[in-house]
Amino acid sequence: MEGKGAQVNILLAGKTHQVSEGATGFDLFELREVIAMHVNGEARDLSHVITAEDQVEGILIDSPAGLEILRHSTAHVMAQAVQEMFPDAKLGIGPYITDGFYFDFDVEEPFVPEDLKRIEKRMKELVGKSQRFTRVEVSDEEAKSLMANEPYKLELIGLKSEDVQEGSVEVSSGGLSVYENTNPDGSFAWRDLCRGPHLPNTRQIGKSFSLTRSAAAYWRGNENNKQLQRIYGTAWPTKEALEEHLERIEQAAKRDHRKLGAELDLFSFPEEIGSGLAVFHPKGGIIRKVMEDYSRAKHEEAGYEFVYTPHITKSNLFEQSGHLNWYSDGMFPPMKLDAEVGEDGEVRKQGVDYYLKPMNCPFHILIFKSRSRSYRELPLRMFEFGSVYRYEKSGVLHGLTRVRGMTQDDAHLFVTQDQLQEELTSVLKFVLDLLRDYGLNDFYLELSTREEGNPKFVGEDAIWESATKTLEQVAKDSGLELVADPGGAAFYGPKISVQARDAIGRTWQMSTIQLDFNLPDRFKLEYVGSDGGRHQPIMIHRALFGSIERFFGVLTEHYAGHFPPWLAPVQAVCIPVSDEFADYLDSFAGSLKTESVRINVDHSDSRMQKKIRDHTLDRVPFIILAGARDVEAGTVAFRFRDGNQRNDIPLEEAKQIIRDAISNKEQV
RNA sequence: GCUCGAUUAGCUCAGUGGUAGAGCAACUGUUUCGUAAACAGUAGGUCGUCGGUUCAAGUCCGACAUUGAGCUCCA
Repeated sequence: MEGKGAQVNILLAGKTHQVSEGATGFDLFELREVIAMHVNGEARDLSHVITAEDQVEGILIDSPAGLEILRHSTAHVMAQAVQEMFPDAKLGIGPYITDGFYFDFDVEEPFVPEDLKRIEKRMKELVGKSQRFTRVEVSDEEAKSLMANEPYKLELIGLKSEDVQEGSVEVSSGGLSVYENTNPDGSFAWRDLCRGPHLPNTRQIGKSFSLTRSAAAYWRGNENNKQLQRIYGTAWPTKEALEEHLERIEQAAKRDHRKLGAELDLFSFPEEIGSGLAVFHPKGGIIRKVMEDYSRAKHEEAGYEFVYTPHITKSNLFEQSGHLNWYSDGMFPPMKLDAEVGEDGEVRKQGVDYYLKPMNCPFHILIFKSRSRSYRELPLRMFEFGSVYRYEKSGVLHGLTRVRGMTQDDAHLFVTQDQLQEELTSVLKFVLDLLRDYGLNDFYLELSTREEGNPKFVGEDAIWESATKTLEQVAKDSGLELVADPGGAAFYGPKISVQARDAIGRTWQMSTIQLDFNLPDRFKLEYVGSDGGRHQPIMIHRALFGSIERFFGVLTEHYAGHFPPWLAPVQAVCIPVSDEFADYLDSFAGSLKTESVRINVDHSDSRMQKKIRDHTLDRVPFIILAGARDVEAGTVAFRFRDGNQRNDIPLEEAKQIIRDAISNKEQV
């Protein structure tokens, strides 16, 4: 770093360095893996000129920031390839995303899989050409003239950053910039409006990328806009990293609850019944029953009262609750009853509309209202496994996690203002403890609050403020990570939702604890206070599983079908080494059956090895074998799902191992 | 709801306009076996539904249903 001219001091990776005036990242970093740099916290190209007192850190290609740049640059190369091969394609946006990137194009004909292969091939050629990414800072006018043939880019230039969503890769709050790809001979290859930064050279993209799928996407995410054709891809610094990524996807596909649901005979969606309406088969039924039984027992302990309400109601109820105003799109259309119309078209008898319920709250409210309530009854906690039906749009249905008919483990809590904090604290603890019992133990909380000044949110400012503060306090006290979700509240109140991470790190919204300032008002709920006056209770909506169906699907994927013994449909299968030892196992299994252990003996005439294979594929937690040796010694042998064995276990000890695993909710 | 794709035996899949196939599962026999697939045989299908093109349709076209990926939505 000796130089001509003046020297300036900079802070490189925290240490003071002297560099020549006008030095760039290329002068600072010799490592090939450094592909960009942070300058005073901002990601910059290596070609960026450093000035005095700058704080500079290199960005490695396999760091989170480096991967984003790699993927974004790969997206540029893809767009270049697409525009070469489809000259009429107009550019949408092309950002990096988790594990990859996409780019949107306005084209006459949607892309087909063969197109993707051809584009990928052309991309590899472009990577081999060693094109340089060159940043050009431009004025609005220059940008408009450079992007004159790109109507969507012109729209973005017009918008600038104020209206563009956060994380935009096209425009930033500063000036505009354009990135040009130039060939080694200096000739121009391609350009895009882009804030950068980029890799120095396309060669650094390497070969470890892949185009994965194409799909339509609305321009700027608005369904009233035109649909553009989006191509998704994934990109990694090394071949190994790409292969690991593909392996992760394969593993995730193997534990897909829809696949496991069929393989393990848990549930199905018969076409005859209709989209999004599941039936649970006997084996899925056992799991569900155990889940429900345990939940009921816990609710009983925690002071909940059990209520039951019907699945349909006259329209009046949902008119009063307001659902028909703001939720009718999500409701099945009404059943029209009792109307009588004469042949002349004259209405002789006014009919009544009945609706399937999309929510349980109004029903519970009617129970609250069935008589006058005293403050002494509060908090009043009503619990129900309530089946609700929602007319979800056909395109959003997804296995058990997005259905049209579901059962919520729904509770509504009616509390006084004074009780709110304590009740919320205990509800959150209750929810987390129960989720842990089901084997989920990696959580974070999301606090959804109101957007200031948006008129859609009902209720007095003071109530919102104090309730939000209370929720936040409760969330903080839990000690869990708390993520803010400003503007994400329902119009009727703020909420905490529990996000759980499953065994392979995906997050699922599970429980919600939601305050409601709207329904108590609409239904004029009141209780008599100690002062003899009438007061309005605060209402808390609370679901723990979200829906049983959804929770079932999440648990299936979390365990990859290897349910712990307490949940497993079949807890143990006994396999005699040959038929003559079946009686011995019958008596072993028989005594556990009297204790309600779900155990049976495989009497089929398959070979022992075949039986082991079948029950292993069925993910039975305990496989128990016995042959001549065991009969003689009064023992059995365990074979576990992972192939491990424990041989020569005395009968009583074997029984205790099984009992303990079930009652302690252990995984085996 | 929108875009693109898929739908053949219980399951996984082959079948590119001319006589519907395989493996597994099921069933029947034989086999009785010490830790992930014994052997043989039998049965099983209006090729999602309806309509069209054609001498002829699982195959080409259209609508609908179901489903997959993505978008939008998810109070």
